[in-house]
Amino acid sequence: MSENKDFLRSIVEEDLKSGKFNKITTRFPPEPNGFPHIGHAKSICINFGIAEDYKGHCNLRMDDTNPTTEDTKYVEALKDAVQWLGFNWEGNVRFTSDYFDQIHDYAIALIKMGKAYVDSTNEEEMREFRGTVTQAGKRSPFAERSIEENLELFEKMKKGEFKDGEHVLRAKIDMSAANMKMRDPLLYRIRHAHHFRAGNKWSIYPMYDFAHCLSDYIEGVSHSICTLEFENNRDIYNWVLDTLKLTPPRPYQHEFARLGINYTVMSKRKLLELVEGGQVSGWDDPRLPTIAGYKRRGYTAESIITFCEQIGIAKANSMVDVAQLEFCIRDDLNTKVPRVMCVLEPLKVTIVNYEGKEELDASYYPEDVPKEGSRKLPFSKEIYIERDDFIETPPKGYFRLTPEQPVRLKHAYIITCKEVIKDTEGKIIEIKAEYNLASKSGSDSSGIKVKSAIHWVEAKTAKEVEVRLYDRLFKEEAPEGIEDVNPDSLKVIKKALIEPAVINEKPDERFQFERQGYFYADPIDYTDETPVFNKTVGLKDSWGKKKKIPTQSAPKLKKEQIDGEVVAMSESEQALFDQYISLSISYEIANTLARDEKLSHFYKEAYDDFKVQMGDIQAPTSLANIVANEIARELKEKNELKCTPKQVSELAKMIDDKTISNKIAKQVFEEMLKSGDNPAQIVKAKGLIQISDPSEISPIIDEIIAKNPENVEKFKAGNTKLLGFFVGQVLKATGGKANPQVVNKLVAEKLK
RNA sequence: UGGGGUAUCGCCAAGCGGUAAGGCACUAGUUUUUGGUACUGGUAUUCGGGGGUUCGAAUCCCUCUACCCCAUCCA
Repeated sequence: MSENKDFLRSIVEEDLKSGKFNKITTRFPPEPNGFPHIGHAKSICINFGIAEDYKGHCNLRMDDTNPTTEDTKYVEALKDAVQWLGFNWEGNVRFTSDYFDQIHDYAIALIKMGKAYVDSTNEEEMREFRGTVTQAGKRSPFAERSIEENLELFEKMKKGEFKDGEHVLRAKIDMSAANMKMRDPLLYRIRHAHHFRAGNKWSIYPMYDFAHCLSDYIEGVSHSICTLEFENNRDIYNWVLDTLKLTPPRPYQHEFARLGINYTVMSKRKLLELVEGGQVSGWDDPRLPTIAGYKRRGYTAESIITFCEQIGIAKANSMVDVAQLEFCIRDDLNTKVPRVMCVLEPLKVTIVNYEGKEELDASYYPEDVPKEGSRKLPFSKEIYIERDDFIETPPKGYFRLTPEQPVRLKHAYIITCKEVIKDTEGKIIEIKAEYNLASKSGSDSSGIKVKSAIHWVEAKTAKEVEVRLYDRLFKEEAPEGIEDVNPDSLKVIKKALIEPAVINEKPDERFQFERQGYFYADPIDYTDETPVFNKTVGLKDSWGKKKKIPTQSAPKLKKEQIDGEVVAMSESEQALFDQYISLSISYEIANTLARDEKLSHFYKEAYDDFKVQMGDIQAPTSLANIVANEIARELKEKNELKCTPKQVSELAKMIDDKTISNKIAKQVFEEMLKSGDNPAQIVKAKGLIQISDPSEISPIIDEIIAKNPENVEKFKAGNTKLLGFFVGQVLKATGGKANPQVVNKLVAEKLK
């Protein structure tokens, strides 16, 4: 595994190390209501990948709590996707619906604890009662029902005695919670619907927030990994598991950013729209980012996994460039597939000085691909080349055939254009050319230099095939909807010409059509009468790129930042601020202290002590700095502090009387936080007295300089940033005790 | 607007107080019977902005800004 692991793996490793878990269990929990796409692939790679890496296991669980949208055909597609990617789930495929009984029992338990109630307000009213993001909600009057009544009502809900929507079961949490998700979330709703697995057994179904955490718990999941939009749901996740007081261990939820790719859409809703709207031919349309689509387009599972590894895992919403995906599939196929020749837009070439026919030996693989295999290539006086491999009046830098410029026919001879034949409209319909007998591939003695070799097929033996050229489905980088669909995303060439071996010998199902791209024999429409090939991805085309007018993008200016208003200080804050300033505390520090009640309070106590010890002569700037920086951090992270204001005052005193440096003070402070000991004790116990004597520091510097000749070199060459490196090394060597100012000075002198 | 997140190159992304990793894209060159591949080099004096702490800050503190998520009986 790479040393730079993602944040999820870091969490897993910490949990393993701390003993929070000694076995890792993850799960991939899709809802079977749509076809999996590459975003699912990312999740699959994460969940199954982490399980593999840490010798745990991963479950495949269908999160089937909504009978109205889910279907077994999606279950199959999901299973297929996981398998195709090469992962194995632990045991059988799991279903949330398998746990309905248990989940129901947990609901009863909550009711009995007085933590859940049956609410009978209608949907609209419930929405009103929920409040808004800025206003607290109010609790439904039904929340006051007795436990017995709740139990009875819930039982009746289960028995199907009510209509859809008449009642719901809700958790009793907090209608004024800042997190909207915690305003008495729904646990169960009535739904008289046929469930594709549970049949008609249930007329109530658990909501995601209730079912998911419990399913994770039931399966013994340790790390419940989901996407960012569930961050707010984590509070319910924890609430349910904690409130139920389940026997440990329990799972914990962690979120990562979902995958976005430009020029495509990833939401199930939009995908469904395309499929149902007929913009594409189905869930497996090769233009779709679905697993089925990539599969049919010719992508390999390996390439998709590599892609998922390359893009990383983080928490920042991001949009990955399709070029990255395309690189992965090209890179994978490059070393795997045979090269063959196929002419998409044929232009007839008659080689006037060639008579008869022959068969040429041609390797399927170029020199740099370590694979064996070859085929026979028929050759005669009538061939076809690609239409844009000939130009009568070529632009500068054109390497292919022109009236003046000969070209090699790949694996065959060099030809020279002798005559251009056009139809009445001026369109070129044929080239008359001459070949050079001595230029035969492999035994060229002609001495002719050509700028390039082009692909071709022999006219009589070539096979007609259908080729489907796919381009990005959307013309916009961040498409909104079907109005952004690229009208040219599919181009079908009905009569492309391919060399016969591809059809007769079928050496593979994926090919590189030389100079054009990678193609895949369509697994569904391909027949011997009409072979069909899908373009997986084009080759990189630096000529095609060059031809385009380089779009001169305006030099990017830095975005101007608007500074917002700072809230004015209250009167008391202002008074404190003024007082701090009078003690020569800097503006910023005074500002920080004055505005935070906890900090100003802490500071006051510390200063009272400081004043007693040092009198009014010493300005309390060190003290104020520590409180505004260090104490502020600690107060932010934890709510409790192990060190007292008096101790901090002592620490400041030691800095002021130069007993210790700021660097040491940080170490001491860390220790104070941990042990609660007095700073003087810590300094004494650890011998943290500052070393300022140059004669003591000097030899250490010499040693470090001797150990890092390259960096000395770089420094002397002008990389002055390395001063920090050397100072850091010296400080490290002395356990932070060396006086940094002195070290800085000495290092600078020695390196001169 | 309350809460929860996130900001490091054109796109991803490491980095956790001591030299700004890596991949894609871009670019220049070498090799090449694919304008492919491979190889070699070039691409952030700077980490959303501004302050502060420190000998030293992308990393710690304060503050501002921008973007994403949350008010489905969806997941």
